[in-house]
Amino acid sequence: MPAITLPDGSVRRFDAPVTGTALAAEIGPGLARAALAMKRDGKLVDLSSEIAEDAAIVFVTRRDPDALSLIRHDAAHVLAEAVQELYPGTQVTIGPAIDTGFYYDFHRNEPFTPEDLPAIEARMREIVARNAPFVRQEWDRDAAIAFFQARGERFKAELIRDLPQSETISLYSQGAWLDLCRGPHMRATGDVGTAFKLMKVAGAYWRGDHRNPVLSRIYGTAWRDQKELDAYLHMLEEAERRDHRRIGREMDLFHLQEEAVGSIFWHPKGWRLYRAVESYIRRRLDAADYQEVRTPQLVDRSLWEASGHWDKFREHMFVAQVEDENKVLALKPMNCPCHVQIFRQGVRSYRELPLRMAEFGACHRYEPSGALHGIMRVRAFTQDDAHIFCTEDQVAAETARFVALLASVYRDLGFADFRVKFSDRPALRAGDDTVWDKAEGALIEACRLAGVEYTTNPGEGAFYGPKLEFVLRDAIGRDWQCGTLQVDYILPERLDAEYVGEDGVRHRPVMLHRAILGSFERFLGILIEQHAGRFPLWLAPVQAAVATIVSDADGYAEQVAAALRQAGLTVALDLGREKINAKVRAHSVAHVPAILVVGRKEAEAGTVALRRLGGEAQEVMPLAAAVARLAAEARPPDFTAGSHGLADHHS
RNA sequence: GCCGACGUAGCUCAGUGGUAGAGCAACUGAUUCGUAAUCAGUAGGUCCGGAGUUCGACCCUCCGCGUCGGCACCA
Repeated sequence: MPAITLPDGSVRRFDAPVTGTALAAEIGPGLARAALAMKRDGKLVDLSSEIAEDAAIVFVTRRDPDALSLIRHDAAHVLAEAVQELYPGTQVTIGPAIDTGFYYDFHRNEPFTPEDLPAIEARMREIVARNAPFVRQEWDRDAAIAFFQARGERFKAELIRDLPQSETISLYSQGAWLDLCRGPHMRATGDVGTAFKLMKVAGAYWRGDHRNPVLSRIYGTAWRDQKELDAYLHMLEEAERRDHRRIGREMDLFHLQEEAVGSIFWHPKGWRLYRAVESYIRRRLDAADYQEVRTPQLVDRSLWEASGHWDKFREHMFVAQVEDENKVLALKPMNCPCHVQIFRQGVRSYRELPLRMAEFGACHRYEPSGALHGIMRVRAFTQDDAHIFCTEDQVAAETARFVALLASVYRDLGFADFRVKFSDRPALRAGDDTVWDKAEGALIEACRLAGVEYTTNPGEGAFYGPKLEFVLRDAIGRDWQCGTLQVDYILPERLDAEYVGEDGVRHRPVMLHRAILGSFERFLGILIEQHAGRFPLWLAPVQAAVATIVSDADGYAEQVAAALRQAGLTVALDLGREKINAKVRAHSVAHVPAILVVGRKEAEAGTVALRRLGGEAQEVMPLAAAVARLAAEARPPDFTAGSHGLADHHS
């Protein structure tokens, strides 16, 4: 005898179980037409399912954001049906909804190619037009396994076999087509609508394991209506325009070439950007009581054996040998073992802790070729690395301190939003469980202290300790780990770091591995995409352009440029003979934040016409005023008004 | 590393089994002009590399390398 509470608070009572379909019909014909599914006590279920007990019901219509995942999941089923109609013998596996759409993984001897997509998409539209109802069936486990086995669907059979015994085995049919699926679905294939598009094909391992067969994955995107689809496609085009590889070329920041795969050739303008960020970080670290060091690039194998890296990561290390010596050296893949060597010089006292040792450490890692991506994932990179040697009691406070510093740096560089992930012990690890218990506990406690919200990544920690990862997002929505904080009880033990405590006895310090940017290369890639190349003045590689209208103003333009340079700005002087329109366009396209136009009037009056990138207005003002304004704006955000140190940042 | 696609001028891209093309950029000349492209001309190519098929290969085949999109990896 269900009593059903609706969103408006009203309650409807029924003498017998009632389906969502019937309930919607009773409320009104409009709702009956619009309802795609419903939420029963907050859980999304089929509209056709029966409500037998008291429940709160909310109907989901196309306007509801929840409709997106339903549309996408249903679209995946439609895709699978289309593929099996067109390519008999193809096996289905799984096909979930994702952030921007859906995909389906198929097993087929011939992988799909992009040329196959139009035909598949056309068939999908036919299936949507058929508007076949989704019908849920519950099956006996063995019968379901036998059914899929008999159809040659060995992946589906394996999936069912691995489902927990408690799980109900449900299948959904749409017309003649049938698939294992937990549900829920909408009413019929027609509810998918027409705002979808197949995007790309890709290879993917069965169950995400590289030892398994490669499946052929088809990605699609699906939205509630054409307007949303168009907006998404437009967003992708915009994102392509801000791709750091494109902007890097257009703004002449860097290049990559075959002879140095995974290493970057930084051009003068790109290096200026790099140095602006590096100088900024260096100042922030100085201010936060870090001590900068510099350690060797090539280090003997014995140190890597002692640290444990040789065992676990040898195949990812670049190894160097010389003919005369019987030694094996490795280019350092990370800085920590070297920092411990500095810590170990002399006898350390507890009074020195926490000791924060920083390095802009140039590291090399032999990354798998398929992982390389522009300047975001390279084989030669520089970390804004530091290791904090501290006592166990100091871990939480140091973590909180670090998170505050990181948040402030991210804010200054234009990243208000970032996400935090907590990764705990991996299967392959050093150290026993009591140590891991302690390390994980300390990190969790530190997060609580610092007020950091995080999601958990089970089993994703480093081999020597758990970690926090600070994740930023690129132009097309891919996540990249930038900052990190890792608690390490293992390395101090392995490399025998110790300090003398208040009690006069030797103790092991705890090491916190931490980075804010992560690698400069990756971070600059994200920074370029974040700003689409239109950097704030303090980061812009060329901060101002001085452009003349007539050649009579050349002499004055040189004075203007000199005055700007005197104030520490990087200036492009444009005395070319093109029209001012062409000059303004050229510097705008080059993303120069300030364009100072001078003609006869300005030369006579000692003024400049200042135009800001992206704006259409010009402001005529005395030269000194323009210089003062731009110089002030070019001051890095960590400089308070009247602060010294301009010499440092414009070097 | 795996699956797929791609690789032609500095950049963006056409192109055909029979002498390699455009726009922009560059360079030269003319133009002195008031805020997102002035006009004309010139130059520019190991068509990613290697092998093969062919009378003849930028094009077809094979092998490499690189890039791109995913997957896997990311101390």
